[in-house]
Amino acid sequence: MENEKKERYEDSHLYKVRHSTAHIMASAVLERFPNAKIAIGPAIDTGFYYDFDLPRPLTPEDLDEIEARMRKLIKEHIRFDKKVITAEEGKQIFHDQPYKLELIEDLEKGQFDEHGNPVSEKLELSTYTSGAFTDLCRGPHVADTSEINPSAVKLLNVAGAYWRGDEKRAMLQRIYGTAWENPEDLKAYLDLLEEAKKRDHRKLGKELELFSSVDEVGAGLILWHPNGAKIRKIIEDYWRDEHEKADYDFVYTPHIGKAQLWQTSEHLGFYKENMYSPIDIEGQEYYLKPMNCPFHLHIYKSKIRSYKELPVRYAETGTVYRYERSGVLHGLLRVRGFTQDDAHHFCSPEQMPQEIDFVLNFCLKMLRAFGFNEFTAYLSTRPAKAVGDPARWKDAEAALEASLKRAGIAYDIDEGGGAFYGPKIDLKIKDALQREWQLSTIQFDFNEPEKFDLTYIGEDGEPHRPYMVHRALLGSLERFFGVLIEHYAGAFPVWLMPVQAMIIPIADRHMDYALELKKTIREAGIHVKVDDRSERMNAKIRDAQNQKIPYMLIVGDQEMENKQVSLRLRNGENPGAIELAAFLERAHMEIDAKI
RNA sequence: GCCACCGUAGCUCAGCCGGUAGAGCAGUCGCUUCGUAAGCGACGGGUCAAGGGUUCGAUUCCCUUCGGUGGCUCCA
Repeated sequence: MENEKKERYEDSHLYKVRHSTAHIMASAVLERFPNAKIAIGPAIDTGFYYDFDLPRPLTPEDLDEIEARMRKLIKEHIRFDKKVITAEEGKQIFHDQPYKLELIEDLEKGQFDEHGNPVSEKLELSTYTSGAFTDLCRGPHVADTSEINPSAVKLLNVAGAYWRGDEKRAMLQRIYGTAWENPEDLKAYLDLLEEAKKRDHRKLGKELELFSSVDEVGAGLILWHPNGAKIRKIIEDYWRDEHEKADYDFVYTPHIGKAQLWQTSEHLGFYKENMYSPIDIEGQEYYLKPMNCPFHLHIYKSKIRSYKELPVRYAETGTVYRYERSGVLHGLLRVRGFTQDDAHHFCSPEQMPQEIDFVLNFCLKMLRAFGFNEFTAYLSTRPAKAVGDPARWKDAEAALEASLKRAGIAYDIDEGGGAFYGPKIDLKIKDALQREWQLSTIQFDFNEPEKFDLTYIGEDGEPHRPYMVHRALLGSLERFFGVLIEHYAGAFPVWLMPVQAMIIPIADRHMDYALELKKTIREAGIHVKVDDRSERMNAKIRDAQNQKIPYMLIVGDQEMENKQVSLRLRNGENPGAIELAAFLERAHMEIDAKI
């Protein structure tokens, strides 16, 4: 893998095309709004954007017109000319562009790049001129617009964006667009967006009656309907079985705790902006829990611990409440109340490497069981503001990294991205559409064992401070379910389906046979229903198909006579009449194989 | 929270420039008993998100609140 060096996206031709198209867009916007103030306009993973300060909000019609102007410009084969300039020259050129002036000043100081990220060395200033448009830019760009295919460019939407991502600064209008090498690639991308829309878990959640959230209950609070709840139960049952086998102990803890608890854990110091206002109970302040750990720590603390009982592993599907700004809420993926598949490990320093290995592999096993097979990881290290002995941080970081290497997972290091209390590994999975989602997190915690004064008695008879690992594998059941819905487009593997088989009697006279079958099939442990409505078979098939039920068992005169069922699958395949025993065997095989 | 857009029956949506609403599906009730993706008919269902304002009159215009969508920021 190391010797096949993949071309970095930033070095690719497509990157230049997109970046250049962003400039062309800015040029077109300036034609339409000569007084527009321009901010920044980079290429991004799937296209590009440019931020503008405009006299009025953009409409969809504006986008159409800007796009038309862009095509016209592209066809003019405009050259991109680079010129290295001094800061003084830059200030001349952009004297009426306040955002550019600010960039130049920062670049001059040599402290920030165009995104406001700190840089170590002083950067050279340059401009790129394309036709009437000149932008402060370090490039690179295409030589001229003949390299851009006007039929492979499309503007997508307008959104608000703060100047430099800072909510205290001006709100700009960002136009998102996409550009590709050819119209076929553009179409493939637009089709992908279309497919993603079809799989949207909010849409499928409604259609398959999985979950909802309603105004009267509150934003970001999820109601799990019977179908969704059934799937959740299957997930939780599997999760519990696996944890049982892996020597976890299960605990249950309350939803609220006294202010003092959160004071000790430092949540009120470091996490308060994510916590809800306190509840007054007989003059004492209580807070809804944003995390489960302080409770687990208290269970650990309930008696003297010997090194012999380590590692201690406490697991709980614990429901936590975190304040999220209304604008960030999103279906199941971002909510205000959610259930973590949480656990805390307490171990000795010597046990730490094997404990990390264990939890990482356990995590991968769990995710694979649900059909996720591609992972990437981030190792987040010590931030500037951190608690705990730096030497222990180094140990912990090394342990995490070694474990990632042993597990053979590709990872990036997020320098300084750890939590204040410890370094962590965040695992991302790739779904069927190759989109990445962060689910799992494995975190060291140097803070709480200290704050809660956790100890164990070592071989030497002296008290020692245990290491603590905090982990969630599926992350939260809500988010996990949302990702699962989109991954499978609602057609979950059989083992997860709330209804695995639907018996479809053709006429009323087949009802008794259908009910008899149902009994036998249910006794065989399969979730089965009979469609006993006075509908035509075709209608019943259609409805079952739309519910994505894996097995449709059609029974009429022939089946009744031969003691068979006619099997139809949700992909439209039609294996036809088989013995009931053969069906049960097939179903059990597929359920056990989790396919 | 901020910017833009949106909020009409359970669902998907129509309703031009102000004169208090309509379709398909779903539901209920009949009829139909049917071989691999929607049988026919009848009926019921909306304080047009909520509150306030302008107006003789507001679903339609204005304001506020709540909720949603796309982003910004943040995160499981």
